[in-house]
Amino acid sequence: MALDTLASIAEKAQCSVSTVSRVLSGKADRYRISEATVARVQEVAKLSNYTPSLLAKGLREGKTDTIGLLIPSVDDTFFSGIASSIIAEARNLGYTTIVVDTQESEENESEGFSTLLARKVDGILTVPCGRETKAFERVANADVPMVVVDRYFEKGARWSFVTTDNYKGAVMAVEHLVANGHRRIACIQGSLGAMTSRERVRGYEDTMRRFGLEEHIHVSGDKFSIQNGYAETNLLLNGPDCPTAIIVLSNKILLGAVKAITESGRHIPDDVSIISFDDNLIFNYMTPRITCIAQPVQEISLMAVKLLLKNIAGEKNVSHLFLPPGLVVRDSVKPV
Amino acid sequence: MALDTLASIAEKAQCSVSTVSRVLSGKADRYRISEATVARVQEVAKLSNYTPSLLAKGLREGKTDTIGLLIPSVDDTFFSGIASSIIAEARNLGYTTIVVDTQESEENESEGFSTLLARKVDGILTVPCGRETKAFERVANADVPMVVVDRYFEKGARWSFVTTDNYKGAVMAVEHLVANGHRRIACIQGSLGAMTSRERVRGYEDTMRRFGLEEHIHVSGDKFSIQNGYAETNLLLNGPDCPTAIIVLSNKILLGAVKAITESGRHIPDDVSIISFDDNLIFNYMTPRITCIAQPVQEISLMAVKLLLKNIAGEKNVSHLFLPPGLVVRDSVKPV
DNA sequence: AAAGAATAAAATACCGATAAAATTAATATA
DNA sequence: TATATTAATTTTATCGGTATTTTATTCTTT
Repeated sequence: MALDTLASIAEKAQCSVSTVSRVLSGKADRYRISEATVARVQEVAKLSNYTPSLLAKGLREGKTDTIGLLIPSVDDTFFSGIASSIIAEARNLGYTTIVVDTQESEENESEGFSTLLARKVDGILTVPCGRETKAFERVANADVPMVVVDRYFEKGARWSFVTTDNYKGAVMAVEHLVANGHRRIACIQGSLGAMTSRERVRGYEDTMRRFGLEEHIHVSGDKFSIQNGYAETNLLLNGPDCPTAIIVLSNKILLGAVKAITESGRHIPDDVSIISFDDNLIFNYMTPRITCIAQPVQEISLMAVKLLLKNIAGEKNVSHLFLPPGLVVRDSVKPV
Repeated sequence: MALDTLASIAEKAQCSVSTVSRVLSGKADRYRISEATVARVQEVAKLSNYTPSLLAKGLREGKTDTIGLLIPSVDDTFFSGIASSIIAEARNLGYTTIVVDTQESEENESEGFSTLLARKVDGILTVPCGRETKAFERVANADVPMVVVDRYFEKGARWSFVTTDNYKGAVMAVEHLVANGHRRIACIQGSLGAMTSRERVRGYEDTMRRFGLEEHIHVSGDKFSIQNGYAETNLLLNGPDCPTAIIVLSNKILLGAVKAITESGRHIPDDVSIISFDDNLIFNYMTPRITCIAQPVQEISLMAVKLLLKNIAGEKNVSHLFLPPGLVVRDSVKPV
């Protein structure tokens, strides 16, 4: 069964296409369509299975009520949380979201931008997976509004961005551990390239220094991955300066760290205290429950959508928002 | 900067729109465009920031190379795993995916169908959140191919579906527990309405009966939620027939069950063995590691996309696939 | 009653792409 | 040389909507 169109309805209702268009898009009054005609058209429309083509509408109107979301991986709880909130919020505001999962690959990201541009999305939200590549240039050239989420760029003054105040999060983590008497505190970072990681490391280093803990143990991981967390933790545990507490910079690194600690026969928090970034549903169900620095996922998503829609509406000035994280105290940190 | 179109390029290259169209869509040979013209057009196109409008293309060609994915919640690891695989596979095959998160609400689901239909997706993959509502009728009327994933309908012969062999999964779970000497085995189910849940319960009951375990303890939960798992487990633990083993029918129910058991001062698996449905990254990092019936998420996703593309290509007959689950033995089941 | 205003609806143009039909120019064949 | 072929490209129609312009009536108003 072929779908109805304005034309097929117009034929059945014995009137012109434009009349049908006006009636069905609620502009009958403005164009003073007679009550009789309105009734007739609506009657016919109800019986038909008419679904307006947003392709045609979008082509004609130059907007699609659609936004694109480029995200590194919907399979990571942190990102799926962001995706979920963004999709919901966009829907609330009348926008459909096209999700592109870049799988942390710049190539996929670049392709993703092309797809979104070609689909004429009204705006783009992106969690960049790496550097500010040429693909970003294309978005700028296409004059499509964009807001960067979570990760951002050094010189990223071109677009608004919304992120956690990662520096402050790290400060809070160190302060919490110091307040619990820890002095030998290590830090396992994620992607070296990611600004989020760099800011956290900076917060960690500054705060260690502030407390006169110059002997801070800074282990360089290279990825926000379980494997990385596992490997780096093993190095720490077997090294000369085994710490009493570890700050891990993501929920994935945490899982690897926990595995390494458990396998070494040590116990959290009795032998090693641990504090993670990113809250996670399951942190409540691990033994012990994991203390962490929670990112304001919901707020980030809401603000990102809000800023994007402002840009779509024509607003030109960019905002750089750092939203405050929260310390969630559970059972993985113990006083020494 | 306004985007280039075929027209703007045609002007610069001093030729007609159709010539440009042919060159840029790689049909120069077929329409024997001269080498000189091809070169000229490509030169101009390279310098411009042309992105073809998929709206126009879609409108004209009657296809959009886009599929829709309706899913209950990208924030649930099981579903986000499915979403992730589907998005990746669709992309491999040249399709873009529009994800609609229904948040387990039939209203959102219905709206989602409308959006997808209006956007003229070539096909739809859906994990239904409830009953076969009128919204499904609309999809059928619109003659848009659809494949149902994971959950399916009783009389669902209309569409192909791909799901885990949930019955078999439950059988495997009971057999594993019986092999470990358990006889007092309880089962906490999820949504009563979901076919997946019903099949698992059926598998559980049949197998209990087969082993002569008539005294099976069947607890009715009503949702695939942590809260449900927690509440029902508490009832079980405090009831007269406290089981030695529990089968929980989803990863969320598991988290609630673990919390309840731990809070009651009992230990897994010493006091109670537990086996879950759905494998989950974190099952490896809980204490103890959780034994489970793993669904073939990747295979389900691949087959679903494959079937959908076949339907899009014109294939009419429907397939009903039940893919085999796997038993993942970890540490949460102990012989009695 | 005739000119002007208001009402109701239809006709047309357009968005940007593709496909089919038409046109022109160059070349081959009878 | 007249005619048929082939090559190279342009013109036109179309997809399904919305916005603008035009047309045909009916109602005022002096």
